[in-house]
Amino acid sequence: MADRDVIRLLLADDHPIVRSGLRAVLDAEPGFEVVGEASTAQEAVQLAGELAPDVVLMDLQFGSGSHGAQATAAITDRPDAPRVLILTTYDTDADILAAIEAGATGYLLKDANPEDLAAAVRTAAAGQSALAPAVAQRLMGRMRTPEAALSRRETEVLQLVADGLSNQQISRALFLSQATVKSHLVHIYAKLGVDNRTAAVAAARRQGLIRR
Amino acid sequence: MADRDVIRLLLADDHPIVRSGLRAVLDAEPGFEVVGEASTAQEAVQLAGELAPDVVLMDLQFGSGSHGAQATAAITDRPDAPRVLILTTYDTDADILAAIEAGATGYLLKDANPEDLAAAVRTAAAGQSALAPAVAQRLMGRMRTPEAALSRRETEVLQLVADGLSNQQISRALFLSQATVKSHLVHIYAKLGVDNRTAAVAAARRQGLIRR
DNA sequence: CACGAAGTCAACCTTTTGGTTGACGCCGGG
DNA sequence: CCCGGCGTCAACCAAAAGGTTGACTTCGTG
Repeated sequence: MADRDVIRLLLADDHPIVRSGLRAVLDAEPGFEVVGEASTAQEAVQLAGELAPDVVLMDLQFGSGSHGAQATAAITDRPDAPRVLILTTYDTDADILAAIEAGATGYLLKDANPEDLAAAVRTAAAGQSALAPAVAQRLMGRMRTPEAALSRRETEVLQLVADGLSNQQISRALFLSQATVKSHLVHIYAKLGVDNRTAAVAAARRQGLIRR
Repeated sequence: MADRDVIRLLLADDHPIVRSGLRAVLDAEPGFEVVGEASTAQEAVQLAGELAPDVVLMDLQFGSGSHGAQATAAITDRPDAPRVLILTTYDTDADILAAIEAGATGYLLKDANPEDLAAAVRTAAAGQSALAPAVAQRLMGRMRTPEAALSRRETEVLQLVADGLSNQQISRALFLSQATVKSHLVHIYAKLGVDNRTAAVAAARRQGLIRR
């Protein structure tokens, strides 16, 4: 798909100002053509099919909760799909992993300068992965210390803790005994290197292990 | 300061892409002239003095922690200061109040479309306040139910709770006795209608009373 | 100036959480 | 097939947090 002389781009971001900025930056770059803009995740999926761009520049958080990661999965799921390059302000582990699992070719942060952005788009168009240094570092760290990964059930419990529920409320919500909830919590504390629930929530939030 | 035929603008945002977008959107609008760009809060204060713009478009969160609110205060502190229009993605109560206290003339969210943005700049240049609907709503809500308003000290304590500190750690961090910390917490719980610290953090986060 | 809100602290008691040990069944990979 | 991780639960004790009462100071506003 990089056989053409021009790289065709689709911009997907809910902020009009950011779309204008991307268009201004990328149109100034030779060899790029912005063929469309999407302001919602749904629109991005639709336009990716209709316009057949080479690269989709995708924001992760579209206002009001819809997720760029799901849109990414929908786009990359099809045969002959465009490359998806994530462009977002957040760099939590959960976001990065979700995007990569969804089939994203690269992951950039919005503080990237125009040159880096253009270079990443070219890299992505050629089918190679493009990661911002901070993102690459996070991934390396994750590889090095995989013990921070919580199990499914643990994440479930911790999310309820973050929502402000007591152990008793959690036990009722998940049909468990309080003993089991406490057991999960002890494991969570050990994995996160903390010793109380609020610190666990703070740490998990920092590392992007739970929904913010 | 709106005596001239052209409104002179200074853009302050750490994201090159956003600056490009703002420049593209505002240059297209008649009667606007972008006279400078700042990528840090310090630079914004400096350029606001040197360039004497009519309006400064200011992001609140510059990467690595420096605060746009402080820069706003520094800018509006001088005689014959430009109007400062906050342009940010966040809309927590704490942010909004801090910005307004710092002397900001308006508060916009980055999902604003170009027309709204241009209108807000004109309003600000004329010296009138310009608030995004969501922001105005928050302020109104704050007026209507002031009982949910935490005092400065309470907010400070709650932020440390959200960071995962125990009462003892908080007492040391703020040079208080644990009794005082507990006293603050009791008041916080009452105001937020909860009965434990994690629920308080969750509620405060929902209501935008603390930094996320 | 008087009042209330905010901030500080103490003492006391109850409830919740944290920490440990041990146990049982299930499942998947070596 | 056996071991380890996961998920479940119990009992127990120690520590932290929650709740109440009361008291003192400061500070801004009416």
